[in-house]
Amino acid sequence: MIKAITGTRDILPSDIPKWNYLEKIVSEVFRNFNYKEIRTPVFEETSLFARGIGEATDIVSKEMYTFIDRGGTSVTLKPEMTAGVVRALIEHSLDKKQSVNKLYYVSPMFRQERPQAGRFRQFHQFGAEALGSHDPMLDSEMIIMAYDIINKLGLKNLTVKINSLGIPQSRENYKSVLKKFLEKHFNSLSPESKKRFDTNILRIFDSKEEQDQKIMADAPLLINYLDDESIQHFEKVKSYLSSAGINYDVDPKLVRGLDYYSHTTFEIVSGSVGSQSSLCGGGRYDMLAKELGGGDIPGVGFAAGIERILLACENENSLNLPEEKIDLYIVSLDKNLLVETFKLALELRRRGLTVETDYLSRSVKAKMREANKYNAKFVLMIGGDEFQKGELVLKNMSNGEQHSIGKNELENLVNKIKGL
RNA sequence: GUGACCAUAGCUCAGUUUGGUUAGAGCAUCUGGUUGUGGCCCAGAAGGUCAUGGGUUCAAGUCCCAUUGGUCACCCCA
Repeated sequence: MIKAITGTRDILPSDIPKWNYLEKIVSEVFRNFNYKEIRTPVFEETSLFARGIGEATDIVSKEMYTFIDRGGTSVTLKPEMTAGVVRALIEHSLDKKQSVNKLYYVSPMFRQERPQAGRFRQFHQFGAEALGSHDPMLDSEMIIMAYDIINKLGLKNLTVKINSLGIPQSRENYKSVLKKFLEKHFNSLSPESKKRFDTNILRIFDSKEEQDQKIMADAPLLINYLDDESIQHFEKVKSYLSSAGINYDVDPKLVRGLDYYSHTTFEIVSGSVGSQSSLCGGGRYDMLAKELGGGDIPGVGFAAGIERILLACENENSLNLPEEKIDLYIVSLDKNLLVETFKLALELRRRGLTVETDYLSRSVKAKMREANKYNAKFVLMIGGDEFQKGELVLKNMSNGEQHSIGKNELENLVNKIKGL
């Protein structure tokens, strides 16, 4: 039997209602904040991600789905959306048509990691990017939108974590301070962290190794080495969040794995999922557009994992989805009336009702059982004496009452059901 | 990429410890419980090469090995 590729899943009809529900909330919230949807290709030239995300990052160095196409071009299935959105913005000069571009997306992403709870190789994110302004109001807006969406899905048990990485210069200054500090403890670091000492020293803060955490507890913090401008920016972000009534934890150790971040970084973490508890992450990336050959266009954005959010919703049982119902099930009482049944179903469907009927020539009892299984609001029976008199039998499935109606009363019936 | 655990019906699982007739249950599916009527209930049916391949044994769903797949965790991230 051929099965879905490791780390990919089918979203079956029974899963769709919760996806639709989430997507509806996502588009509503983004519309309220006046973000416009953008859709970029599923694959891009590999160099876009290598340059945009950073060669040294885990995503680029070991997680990308990269292949050579028949034209000899190295292409990669998108592992995240920001690089593609910024590429599209530059390519179509959106920044010149409008000074601030506020964009959102919902899209599959691809990373070749070992699957586990809340992690897949094809997964889905929604997210937003605001380009063209340094205003800390936008940093806050990102966190608030993400929080509002997650909140509207009924999730509790959330923590908003924020940090500032400052501007590149202050970060470089800090790195040399941190390097000096860690040199003294180098031999006590875990093997992984020894590697990170050279590749990405800030990430040692993320280590879960006890020996590393012990050392880092006393390490100098970036937040104490920020320049005045970065501090100002961070303070404004925090005050906007407070004014929005959002509780947050400043986590000086929140370093994220993408190279392009500067100033604000944030995450929303859930206590209701497994080990992969980060529902959403983002930050400011003022240097990225330039890095990709565009103008000096500052940006800030976030991405949220749909599978992870839905997993949290299931674990908290937070979604109150309405029962799936159909409007009408048509039961034919007479094998000779199949064409009439077909036409009746068609007419009612074209008038806007959700109508089902039997395709297996089953008994009336079996048809009624199926009508019940579909949660039909009404059953319309066609055949017998009533049909001879030009009438149909209408049964209300919630109270069991039934009566005859004339064929010319269908318009009333449609309006009545639509009005329910 | 590393590690641990798991694999019996469409789904959830008994049965494996202590090997022994035709491998069970619940749910789901289908049919029926008198002419043309659902839910609840009742009766019945269908559905399994016990993941695959090898080994031990008189005998393997059960013990051993390998392979494949899955789950969870690490790394890292949504």
